[in-house]
Amino acid sequence: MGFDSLCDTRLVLGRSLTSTPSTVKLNTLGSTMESFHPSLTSLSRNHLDTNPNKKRAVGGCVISDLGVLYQQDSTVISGRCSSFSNMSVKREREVGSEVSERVSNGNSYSRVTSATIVHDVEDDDGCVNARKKLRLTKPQFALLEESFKLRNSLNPNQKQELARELKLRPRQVEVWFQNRRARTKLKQIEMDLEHLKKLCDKLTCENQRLQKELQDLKTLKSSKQLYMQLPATSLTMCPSCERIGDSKSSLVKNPFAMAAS
DNA sequence: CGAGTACTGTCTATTACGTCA
DNA sequence: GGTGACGTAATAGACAGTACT
Repeated sequence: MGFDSLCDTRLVLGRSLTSTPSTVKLNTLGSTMESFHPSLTSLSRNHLDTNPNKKRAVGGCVISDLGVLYQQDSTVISGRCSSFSNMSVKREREVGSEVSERVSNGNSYSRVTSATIVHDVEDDDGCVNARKKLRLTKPQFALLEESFKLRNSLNPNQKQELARELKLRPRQVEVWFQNRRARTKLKQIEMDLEHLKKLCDKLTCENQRLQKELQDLKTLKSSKQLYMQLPATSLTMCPSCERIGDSKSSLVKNPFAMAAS
């Protein structure tokens, strides 16, 4: 099957032949493909993973030979997904009629989320909008925050439970936790950065102080050497404190003792 | 037992929506 | 009313880990 014939049938199965990420956008009947990457692997695999022995069951979606997603009731699911090669689809049954799906593709997979499967959301005019953004209410936000404080990651049961409490889809709870973890990490990184900056400043100051001290000591040392080169009898004055010394006194033996005192 | 495959959970980067100044 | 900045929900792709064949 050549590229052209694939295009003709609107078969959208993609493990990209190029190195670019494969992206497939399925849309409602009659819509055009926004991106197309023919697949090699998909041609040799079953379109659906129907193996009953698989631990994780395949849900009730069917992908037709034309690459269109259908629900079992035959209504077309418009959606956006990527990397279709192995057409195994898992449906995560969720609250109400909402669905979220994963489309696997060998080593990697992409998700076809409810937002893109079911909802190209229609607005009041019946126009189709992609991606309607949720705004969490204060109580929802508070409960999510509270849960996050208890544990920053949820197991599937906890996710379901929380989603039910919040009247959100589990996927939305999952995304919120994902983003929350990312924000926490970012915040931590920023704090670490600030801390390291302060530490760096402190060390720079310390370094400057020590450099100066070293320089002073070097100067002092060279003065001492100069002093030592002079005949002992001729020395009557300490070079640092300029006190007049006595050849019999300890100052002559150790002229720097006075400076230190 | 090791290799290959399928699937899941998580992370990271990015996109895009909604709000506010 | 238009616009840019910002916060953040949502998307996409990658990867590691696990279960199964």
